Amino acid sequence: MELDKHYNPQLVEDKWYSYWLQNNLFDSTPDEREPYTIVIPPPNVTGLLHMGHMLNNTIQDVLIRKARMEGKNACWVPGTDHASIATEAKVVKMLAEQGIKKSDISREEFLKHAWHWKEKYGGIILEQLKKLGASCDWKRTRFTMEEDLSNSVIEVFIKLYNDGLIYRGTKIVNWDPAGKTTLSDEEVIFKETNSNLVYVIYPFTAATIEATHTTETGLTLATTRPETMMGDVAICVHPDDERYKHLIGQTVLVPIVNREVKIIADDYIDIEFGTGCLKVTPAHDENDYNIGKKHNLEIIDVLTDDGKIHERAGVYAGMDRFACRKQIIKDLEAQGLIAKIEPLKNTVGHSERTDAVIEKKISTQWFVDMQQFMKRYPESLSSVMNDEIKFHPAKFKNTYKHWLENIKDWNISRQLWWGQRIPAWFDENGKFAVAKTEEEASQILNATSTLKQDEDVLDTWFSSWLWPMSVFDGFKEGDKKDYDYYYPTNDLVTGPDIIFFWVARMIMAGYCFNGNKPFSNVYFTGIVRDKQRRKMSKSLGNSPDPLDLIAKYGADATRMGLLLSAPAGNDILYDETLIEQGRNFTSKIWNAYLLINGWEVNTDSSIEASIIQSNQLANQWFNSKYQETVNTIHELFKDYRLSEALMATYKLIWDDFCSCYLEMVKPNYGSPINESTLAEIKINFEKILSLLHPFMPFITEELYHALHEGKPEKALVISAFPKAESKVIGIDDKALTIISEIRNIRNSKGISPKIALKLIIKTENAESYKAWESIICKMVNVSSIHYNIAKPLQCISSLAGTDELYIPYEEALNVEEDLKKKAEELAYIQGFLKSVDAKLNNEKFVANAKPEVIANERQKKADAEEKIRLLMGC
RNA sequence: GGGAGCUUAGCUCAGCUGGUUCAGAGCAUCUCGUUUACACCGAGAGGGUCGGGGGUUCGAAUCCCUCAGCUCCCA
Repeated sequence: MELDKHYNPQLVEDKWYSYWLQNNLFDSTPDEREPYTIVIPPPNVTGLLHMGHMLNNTIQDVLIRKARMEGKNACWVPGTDHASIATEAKVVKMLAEQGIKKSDISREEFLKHAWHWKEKYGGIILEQLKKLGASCDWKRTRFTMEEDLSNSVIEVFIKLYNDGLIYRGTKIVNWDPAGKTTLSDEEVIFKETNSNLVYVIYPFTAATIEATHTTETGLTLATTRPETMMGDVAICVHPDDERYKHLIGQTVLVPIVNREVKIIADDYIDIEFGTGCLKVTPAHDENDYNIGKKHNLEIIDVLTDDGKIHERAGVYAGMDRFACRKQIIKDLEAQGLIAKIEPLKNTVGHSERTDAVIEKKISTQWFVDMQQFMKRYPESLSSVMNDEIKFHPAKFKNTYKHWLENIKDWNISRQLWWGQRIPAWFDENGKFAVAKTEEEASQILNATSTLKQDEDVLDTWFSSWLWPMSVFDGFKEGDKKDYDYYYPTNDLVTGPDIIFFWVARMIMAGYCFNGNKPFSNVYFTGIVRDKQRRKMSKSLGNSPDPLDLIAKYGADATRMGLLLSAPAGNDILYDETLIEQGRNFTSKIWNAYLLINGWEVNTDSSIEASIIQSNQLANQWFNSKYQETVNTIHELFKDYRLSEALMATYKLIWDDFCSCYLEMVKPNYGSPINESTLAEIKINFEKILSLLHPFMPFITEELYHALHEGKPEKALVISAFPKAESKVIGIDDKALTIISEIRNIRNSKGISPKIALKLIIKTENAESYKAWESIICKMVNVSSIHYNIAKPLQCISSLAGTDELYIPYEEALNVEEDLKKKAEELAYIQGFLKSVDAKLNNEKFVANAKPEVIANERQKKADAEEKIRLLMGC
């Protein structure tokens, strides 16, 4: 088969990807084999492929390809997530660009636009995944908002409601003024912010001054949020605070609005913070809300849904909350009511999706009662703690446990249109029923007039938590063959940033709706960062486009570059040189093939028997190395140490296969290779390709076909992955140390590789060298080997283990340097011997150490003494 | 403020329940090398008192305490 001089990934990759698809090699249907299932973490329909996806999906592809080659029924289900808030924001923006306001169109019209948008852009990321070689069963592609999956969501909602696990309640929730929706606690990201702590004076009322005979003008309190003061309904102090005890029950005026409010006492107050006085604004702070409830205070919500001052406030109506903060400080200053302003570092909640500063807001929403849920499904936690579901790395078990033990109710309603609409129906009096259809709800309510469905949709995670079940139609009536076969899935690969959002909730859903875990292993990838450890981000412009990298280096190289730097759970510092390393590796393998492909072949009978014999030895040697490595690789895979498994494969191929094995069997220039040796080489080549295939699917498939003259029995993608063997046949390769020793001598003495050397070995054990003679001669240009003959006068001497090497050499040698080196070596070994002796002479060591440790020390002592004897004798 | 984790070669990381010359790997660096598959290459070399201090032990990168620095999660 003719091949290009240089490896061209583009041609090869597109060719084989289409081949795999055309032959349906990624498809899976239930059969009698053991299933191996991965569901993709569905990327947002708004997303474009970034480095994080690259890494994540490469890992999944490695796992699924290996499983497929191991004869399992491998099924990798792809799909996308409707990403309620992100998508709605995109669509709103697109409509705005067309001059359409969301508020001017109906829900149905909006959804039409949204679906249109999804059809157009929603599949891009999946197409991009194909470029990287993702071996998904594309026929199974699902979408969290398609009909069947939406039905599952509705059904689950109704079930949980009927089981008393979902309730409708009024409480303080997180409000995203940009997305104009509530968010769950998990969607709020706390960021450290430089704020101002403003000390505002609230003047005493005349009555208070009279009652207390105070000489002060008012009460000073500290706040970071002066713009909410129009919603103040009380001032709170600690009941034990001596400074204010006499003022409890008195009143002050809220500046600007001049509302009279009471001074109350509550031991919630932190006496140390600010002045020890708190302005109580129940509509805008959770703690204030609790105080308000306790003391029966009014609630004045002074903000609009988009974060502006509400008319209700009386002043500043329509002004943005942050502009108002500045203005109100100015106005208070003008009135002499600002005591001072201090800088303060505090943490402020931001929306995970829109990055807007979150407002706390009192609101009626739908919640999942998590306390109850955990009581009924304690496996959600125990399964992870007892490793029924294994986390890789295990350190995330702690995080998981802590979150579940402190879990709060899950706000699942969103004031959006893009998503599954909550199946709750209201009559005119506000009574509601939860049901699939208006009819059913009507029956439950005994309604006489038409009902109105809840306007809100459900949190996207309320659909993605069903993903491992819903993609197999686990909630659909009828055929459950897929569900029964593929669920529970095997591995989940995802980022630790969504451990609560998604991983935890899938586990909960698994136990709740199926009674079984959703997966057995969770592999947490790191975050892809740049060399300065900054996160990859659009705004920093430090993220390369993965498709550019694939175009430049090839998908195989890009996959390898990412994997090499990605031990499980560690952040990966992206560095283009790693991808270059991947590219160099593809090139190396390509050239290895070119080499063997270029050889002329002759029958065995026409080749010298000694050459054939040493080729057989080389073959045995390689196979021994190979099997050892295969075993290691299986161990590494078991522990999900993929980067190490790849490195082991890399070294096997580059060092053992290319640098050693091929050099051992390589015929002299211009000479042919014998048939049987070439056949063995090809078999070995095939083995390393199989081993490498999960990591580098394209070049391996290409060369596999090349090895089989384009007609393999079946494609590599579905061939067998090398198996671990309990017995590895060891080969005595002590002779190979001579090779590195002679190379060393040539290097240090500046002897060209072209000058043939004679070699004398002084050994009691010549047999272990004899079989390797022609390999040694070939690899380091030695013309003859003799055993145990007299040491020549002019010679270079050296040690290989405890055997002595003499190389007759007439040229002037740097004797001084030589002696120095020997002296250094001698000093080192003497030092070493001393430390060994110290151990052996230590009675406590001999008394306490394990026998094998002591035996080992004795052996070390004997070896060292022998070496010293030899070095002194030289 | 609470919790978890990390600190080993210039960089990124391995080193499991303390004991094989155990201080390692890859990359980077340096030296030498090219008509003989590959310079996207070959052969070789240098480089770390395992964050600081203390302790347990015959023996500590490994176990304990403490200090410093970094990261993440939660409030």
